[in-house]
Amino acid sequence: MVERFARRIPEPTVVRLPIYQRALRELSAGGIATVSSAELADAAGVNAAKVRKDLSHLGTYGTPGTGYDVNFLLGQVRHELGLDREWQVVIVGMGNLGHALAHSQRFSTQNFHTVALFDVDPVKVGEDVDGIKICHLSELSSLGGTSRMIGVIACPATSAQDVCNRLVQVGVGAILNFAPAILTVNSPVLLRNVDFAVELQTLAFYVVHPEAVSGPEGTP
Amino acid sequence: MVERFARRIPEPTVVRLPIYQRALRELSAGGIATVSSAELADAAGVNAAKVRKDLSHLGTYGTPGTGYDVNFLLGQVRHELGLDREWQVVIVGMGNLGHALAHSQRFSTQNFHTVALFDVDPVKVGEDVDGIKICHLSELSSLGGTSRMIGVIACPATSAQDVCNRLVQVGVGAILNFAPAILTVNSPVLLRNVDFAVELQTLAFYVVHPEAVSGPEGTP
DNA sequence: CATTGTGAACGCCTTCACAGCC
DNA sequence: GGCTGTGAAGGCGTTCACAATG
Repeated sequence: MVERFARRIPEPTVVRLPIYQRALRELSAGGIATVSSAELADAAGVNAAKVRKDLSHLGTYGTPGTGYDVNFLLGQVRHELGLDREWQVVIVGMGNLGHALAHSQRFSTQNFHTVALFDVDPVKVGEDVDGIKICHLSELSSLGGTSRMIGVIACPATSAQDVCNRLVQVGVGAILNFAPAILTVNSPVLLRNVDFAVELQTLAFYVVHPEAVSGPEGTP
Repeated sequence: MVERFARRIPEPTVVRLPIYQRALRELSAGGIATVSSAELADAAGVNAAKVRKDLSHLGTYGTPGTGYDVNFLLGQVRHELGLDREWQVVIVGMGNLGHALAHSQRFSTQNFHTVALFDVDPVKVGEDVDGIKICHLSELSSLGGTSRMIGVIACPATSAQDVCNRLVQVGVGAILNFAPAILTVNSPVLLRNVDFAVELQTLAFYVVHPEAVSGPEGTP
């Protein structure tokens, strides 16, 4: 197989790949062998043109007149996302959110393995969560980080930058931040933010400004 | 005050407003009276041109040579986001995530009031969370919904669409979905999704494809 | 004949750069 | 002099529409 040279995949496409992946998994589990771009689009909540353009960035995997082979395409998408490799997840901050994440990761996607949990609260340290003991944050530095280790920040905003620095120090490849704070990382460590308050306030804006809503399937 | 006619605010700008709002709150709490676009940009993790363009969509609130009055701008942003009104939040699915959300909302932004919690688990029904009793999902329909009520879906993906339908039925103005599922709403109800698996897999993609990373402040 | 892959057109956000103002 | 507001330029993703294909 000839690996094409450095095809650039637009970020919006990258963000949709996990959604296609899930849709394809469901189709596959349902015994569906083939999908058209229109069907996949429907399952993913986008339009067909977008699906075809997105998938064309990965390669030429479709068959005109027929569609895409579900299992084959699923494999390609999973490979592109790196899901055919093992990933380690460490969570810092074991409040309710930390617990929720520790559970949900096992659910949503295999190949993401929670390997360590940290907190500063002496009451929580030592607690066993699905077979993993919560350690004190000070023990984080003794963890051997790799680029395929992802750090999850689920602590209060006030300590988020400190935790972030520690994770970078350890050598994680990426950080997923749930704390409502703008973090800075110098190194090549990747950072993504998930912010509940932002989502809630964004919804509030559109409720207050209904005329600003851009209908996905609005009347033209 | 003359309300300008239907200025359209781009969605990327809308999503940044909550971030500016938080940055401004912190500046205000720190006793800072004035900010330049460069300083606000720094606090929000974007560039100065974007801040100025974003704020110009709200109105002409800056003073050349000086910057923006922190408290005044904060008030304008909060008004635009509808944060000077009261919002009600109902959460369906009181696992760890539901609990985490029930807590975090009080923290991050005032004027969002959690008013009801629901679950189907008989063990959880009746439990008291910060003074609010968890009710059975079947009682959801007896709730009087308004457009300023936001429904939060924190239940498993399998029941997410059902819960979504019930929330629409009740008459909420918007829905924030944390379940890994593509939901459909017919009515003018707003919908936003937050998906941990998508975030994790997106990070994984960029770890596997470092050349695809678009550095925010990369070397030109 | 149904459906893909894609060049081209379109629209929109970002960035630039500077006139204007304090 | 410092900084805002904005028209213009540039870049990028989405959508269109159709030739190509099994």
